[in-house]
Amino acid sequence: MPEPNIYKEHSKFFIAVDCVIFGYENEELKLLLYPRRFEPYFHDWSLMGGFVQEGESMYMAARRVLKLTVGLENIYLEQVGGFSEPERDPGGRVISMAYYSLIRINEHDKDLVAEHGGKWFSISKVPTLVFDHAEMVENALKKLQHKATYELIGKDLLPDVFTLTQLNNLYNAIFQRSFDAGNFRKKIGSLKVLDRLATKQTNTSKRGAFYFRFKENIDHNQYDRIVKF
Amino acid sequence: MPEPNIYKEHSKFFIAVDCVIFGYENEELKLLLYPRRFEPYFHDWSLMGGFVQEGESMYMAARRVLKLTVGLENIYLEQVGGFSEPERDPGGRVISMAYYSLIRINEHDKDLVAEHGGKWFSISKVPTLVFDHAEMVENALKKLQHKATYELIGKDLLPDVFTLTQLNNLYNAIFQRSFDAGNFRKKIGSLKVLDRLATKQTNTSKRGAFYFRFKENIDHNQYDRIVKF
DNA sequence: ACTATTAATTGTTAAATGTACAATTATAAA
DNA sequence: TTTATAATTGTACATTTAACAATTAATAGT
Repeated sequence: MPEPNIYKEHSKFFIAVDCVIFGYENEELKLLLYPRRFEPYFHDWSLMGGFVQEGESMYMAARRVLKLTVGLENIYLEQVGGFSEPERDPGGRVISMAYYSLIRINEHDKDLVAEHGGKWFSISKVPTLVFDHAEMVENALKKLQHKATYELIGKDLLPDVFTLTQLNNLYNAIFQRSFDAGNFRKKIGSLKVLDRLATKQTNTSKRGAFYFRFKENIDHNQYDRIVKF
Repeated sequence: MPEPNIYKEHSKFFIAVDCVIFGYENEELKLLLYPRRFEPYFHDWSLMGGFVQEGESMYMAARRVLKLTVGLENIYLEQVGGFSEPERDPGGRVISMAYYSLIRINEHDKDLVAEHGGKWFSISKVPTLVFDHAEMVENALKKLQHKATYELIGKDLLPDVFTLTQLNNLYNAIFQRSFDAGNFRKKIGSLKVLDRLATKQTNTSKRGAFYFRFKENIDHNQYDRIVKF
């Protein structure tokens, strides 16, 4: 005999999503933060978040938050982890799911960000954050590094066309170390996931560097390891 | 001026945890499943789960569920991911966090498991599961494989002392492939995280295999890669 | 138009690691 | 004493990693 009515007798909770928004600019991995709009911790730096609504998944909520804060849809978004310590938010019992997203800084809605007081911080200079947001950022960065280890990333952070030096610098920024230029480009070449264009970038060097672009329809299955990590 | 009262106006949700319980026996990675006790999907195979209670974190809830279902405390437990599709549970709107745990099958409370109709399934013969539980298991296995790639596991699944062949078989079971015995033991040796005892296992071979044990207080930092994955 | 300059790119080499498989060893059982 | 066999060690070759040297293709200055 099935036990009836097992759902109703339990507690319900507010569910929030918090977005770790990564961008890349000036050879630095950056993070978009906002001054908190309410007490407690009014005006302290915080990830942008929002409450999950009826009939909405956490993923959908995160997409909604991103649309509202940076004006972008269809951007890369991945779950980081759930945070549920009872006292994590002194303002009330809220369970939060952290997501991280990758956006092209030059394509996002700067005015919208400015409206809410948003500011981009270098990943190496993140200020003190409210609640457990620092842990969310830390875990998100680890996830990003892991992803970058097993597949070539850049499509979501770089322009459509880019040089191998730019890609190298992106990897340097993500891993906070310097990958040898020669070895890096040989590894990238072996993956065969980029097409070299006929055009060159000419502003940074006299010789110029060929532009590359991600191939269409590459089975994004896991490659062999790209960097050792 | 801070915006007041921002929490109250939002929806609340039931929060559950579902436990992917892994064990190891007879050279097979196994999974503990239960017949669901209520409608919908009454009697179908399901992960053991429970609702998060007031003043309890999801992690604490998972520990509570494990104590109640296999009678064990202080076992390895790690978050897998959140599942929140609005229609995932036709019985009501429930957001669930999946956890996976590693237990020694011979140390768990078999009677307690039997009381609830629990049954161990080989990971290669998992039946159809309710809701999105199959996805939880899949993701949990991936997490376990990833963990086993970067650190030597076995402490939570094997007895205190074990042979390298047993450890080899555990890895074979986890990755569903066969690692070369010679190469495997050389890799394990290079990690220097096991102590070889003076005693031998004598039942499986005439020569006998030395028993090993995990060193105490090893800085469980990430080693180099153990298996290629 | 030549030359110096420099990022981009290619080449070289040694060490480390991975992989397959062969050879040896230690012991219980016949 | 011999046989059988899992446990263990050894060998040889391929692949990958890592550090760094060498070359190239333009530009900018003279």
